[in-house]
Amino acid sequence: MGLNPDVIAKAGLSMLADVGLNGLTMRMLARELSVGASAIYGHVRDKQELLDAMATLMFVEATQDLEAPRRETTWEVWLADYMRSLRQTLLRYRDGARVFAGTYVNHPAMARTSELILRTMQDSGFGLRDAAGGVSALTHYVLSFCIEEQARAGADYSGGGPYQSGRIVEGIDMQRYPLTAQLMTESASSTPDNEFESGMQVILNGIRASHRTS
Amino acid sequence: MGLNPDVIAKAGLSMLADVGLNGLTMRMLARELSVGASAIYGHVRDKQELLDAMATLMFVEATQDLEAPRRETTWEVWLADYMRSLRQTLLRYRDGARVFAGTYVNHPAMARTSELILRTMQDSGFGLRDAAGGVSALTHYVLSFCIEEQARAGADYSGGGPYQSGRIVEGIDMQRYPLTAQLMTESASSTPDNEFESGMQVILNGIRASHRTS
DNA sequence: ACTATGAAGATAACGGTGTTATCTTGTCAA
DNA sequence: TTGACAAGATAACACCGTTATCTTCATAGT
Repeated sequence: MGLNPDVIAKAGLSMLADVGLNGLTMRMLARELSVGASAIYGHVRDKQELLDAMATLMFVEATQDLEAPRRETTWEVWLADYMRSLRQTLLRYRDGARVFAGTYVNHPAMARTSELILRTMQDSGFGLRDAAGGVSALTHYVLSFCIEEQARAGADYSGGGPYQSGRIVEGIDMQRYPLTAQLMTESASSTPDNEFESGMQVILNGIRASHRTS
Repeated sequence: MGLNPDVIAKAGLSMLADVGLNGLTMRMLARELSVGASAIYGHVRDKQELLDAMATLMFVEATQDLEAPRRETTWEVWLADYMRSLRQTLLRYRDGARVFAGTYVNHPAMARTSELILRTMQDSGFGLRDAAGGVSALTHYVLSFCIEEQARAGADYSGGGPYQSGRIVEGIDMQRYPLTAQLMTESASSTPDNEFESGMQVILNGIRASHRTS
């Protein structure tokens, strides 16, 4: 009986680990909940609403511990920490970023987080527009980075898809595309964490640059 | 008879306009090509390979006119122009960005474009790592921005989903979240193009900042 | 010129999918 | 005690991706 949208979405998230987004099925989800398939539709309009609820759950998880920065913390490390937490939450669930990207989260945590970030940026001397543009750039970056990261991870063990790690380099012509080849070999010896950080630092630098013009 | 992977993918792209990614069906695609449903599988392994081919087509379309910058053009306007062209191409097809995000493009145009960009950045005085981090940030931003932009467009006319344009503002508490509310109203009077540009400029500023440290 | 071969497509099927209509049950309010 | 109502079960509908099997037919080899 203890069936409600929250436990359904939670079950959906935990099922992702086994079957991934493409394998996520209302019937499997129902079986996991020891319930008939149609019972779910008493609590969730359709599959899209289920995915929305799952995305909301992830967002809440990523933001529930977010607080205004302590006085000795700069906006940059505070914002970077939040982005890292967002990434870690998305990575915690298989295909989490893809689930998140297709949905729209409507939850108090959304407005709360938005307000918290904007206020922090404003307190650090940013204009509202600059703050918004910067945060938008950062968030979009995190999301797309995680989508690619998880696509890579998924293809790796689900049948050795188009590009197993390492095999990418061989496909390209080192004579014709030396810089690309060099980049591939270098990034093969790097970690996703480092790649994420270096992209994020670029954007943080950009936000920092807009500080002066505010 | 004139059935080959290219015309199949092209038909897939043109079908997106009518049915969107969720409505894209092998059977419909076959009917559009005046062919039995199974005939497609003689040219394309499965649906994922079809989506890959469609993404490849979009990428080629976005990059085929890309050339090294003329001498009087700075790297920044050149790169920005390329990103705008990428966005325009993704927007040209319904759900184009979502199609693109789920796939991995393996095509000479990929290596060619990568090399062209890296060489241009290097010629402008960037180190390889800085160039790569910057382009990665920029590309991820474009992709995710377009995903959200198209999700908004799709929800608008396919049944007035969770947020019709404008209705967003009403949901949030202007007393509790004044900055967020203000941002919403301001962005309602702005255009997606402007929002895209302002986020992109942040990242371009960030790349510019890494110029000095190279 | 005739036949064998192979590609290309048609037909029909298999096991699954999201979703809905209909029926059953059990629990409270009157 | 009865009635109403919420929650779930069962079964069905229309459709999906994919594959096995069969036909057609142009062409290459003799």
